[in-house]
Amino acid sequence: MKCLLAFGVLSPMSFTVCAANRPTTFALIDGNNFFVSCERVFNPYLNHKPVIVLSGNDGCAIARSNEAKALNIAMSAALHTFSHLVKQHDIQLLSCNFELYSDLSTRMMKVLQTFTANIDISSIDEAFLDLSSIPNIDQENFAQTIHKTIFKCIGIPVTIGIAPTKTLTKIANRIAKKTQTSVKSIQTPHEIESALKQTDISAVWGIGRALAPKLKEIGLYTAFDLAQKDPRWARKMIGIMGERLVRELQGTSCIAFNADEDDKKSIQVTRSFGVKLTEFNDIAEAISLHATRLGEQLRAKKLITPTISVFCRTSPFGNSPYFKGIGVTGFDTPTNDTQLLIKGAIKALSQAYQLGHSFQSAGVHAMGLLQEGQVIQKILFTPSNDLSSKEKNKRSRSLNEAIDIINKRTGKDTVFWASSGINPKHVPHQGKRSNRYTTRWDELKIVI
DNA sequence: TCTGGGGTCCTAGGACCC
DNA sequence: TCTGGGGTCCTAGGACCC
Repeated sequence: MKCLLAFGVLSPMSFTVCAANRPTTFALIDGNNFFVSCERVFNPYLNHKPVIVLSGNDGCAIARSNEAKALNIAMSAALHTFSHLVKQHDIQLLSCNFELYSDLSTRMMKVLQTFTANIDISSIDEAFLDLSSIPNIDQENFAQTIHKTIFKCIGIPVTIGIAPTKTLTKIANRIAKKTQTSVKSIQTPHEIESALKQTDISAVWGIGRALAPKLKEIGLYTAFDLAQKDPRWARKMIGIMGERLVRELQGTSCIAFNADEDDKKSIQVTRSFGVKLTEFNDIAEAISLHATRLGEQLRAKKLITPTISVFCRTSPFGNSPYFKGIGVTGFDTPTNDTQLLIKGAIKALSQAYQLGHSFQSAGVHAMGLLQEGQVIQKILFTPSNDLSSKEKNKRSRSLNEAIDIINKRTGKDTVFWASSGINPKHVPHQGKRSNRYTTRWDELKIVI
């Protein structure tokens, strides 16, 4: 049971607080150095070595093994800032392989779903379970079983934090990772106090690089210091997020648990180019490909978009001044038809593009997404009911479906739109990518 | 030479209405 | 000379997360 506590007049000023008469317990299951662990599943040579997974254009570190972290290589560090360490410490560099990571993530979540339906998947490598909804279990044993089962079935090591609120499970999880234990439960007041005292304020979920220094300035150095504050004070100082955070640290669950919810509000597809681009046509090929990916994602989730926005930008790190151009195109009827998305995106790009810049990346963005069913109603009530446009819609839908099926069976871009280019210049560097072992027949692991 | 990509939520401020 | 006030909606931008 949930009750709504309103702390203001407007709806954004309120949030749900679980009723005090039902104590909550959540578990946070988090894949250890997830992308690195995915790589190690298929390449044991990487075990016990410093491993770094690089971003889209092999530009910076997006995942690090514990051995790489021990070398003080920071998250998001640019490769050129630590390239001198690579040879010295035999660091294994890998281009990112999201197809592999998301497939292993899906498998991991499916294993979790065999334990309970009350699961809230919050990112590619982590999910919350509502343990208080599962009767008669020993929670720590239950978590140990989950840990063993995921490792046995998927090969990914996970860490599990157990606590009365989501924010506290994050803290429990962090301590477990630090102490290299697989399960950490913090539930008694003593356990919670001790955990809060050893957590730096900057490590609290929801406190980032802007807020942490401000809080330290007024003498709040640990999670425990913040938990001593009155929620109303936090509301004044930090806003609604601050109040929620303090209550969560004090043991009152305030962050919604979204089991079975998949209500995506926006989708974006963004890539850095392999080389800097100046010509409109070269950037248009990239935008065309991004719009194609957007269409695939929208159709897979049975969503449609009323608009498409496009950006192209120069590098924020270069010597020349930073430039970012933005353009938007609206559709008469919300759509997920790739042909229309590409046309709209190219039109938007002509607003965003400016001659004379060296562009470094570009992307497309769809917002205000609707379910496909919602457009059928719109079409019914649109005055233009002529057969030719209906027939056109039907034919486009069949074409998109056919392309999706072929590309799913025989590999991405077996059939592609000519506007995306035959030999496009925008393709990012991905020289060190491992095979997509679980999603491509021709990239299966060969065991001799 | 070389610096990611995909999300969510909140807030401030402008436009607009009566 | 004096030039309202309250509400809603939308959007851009900030902050945060992984």
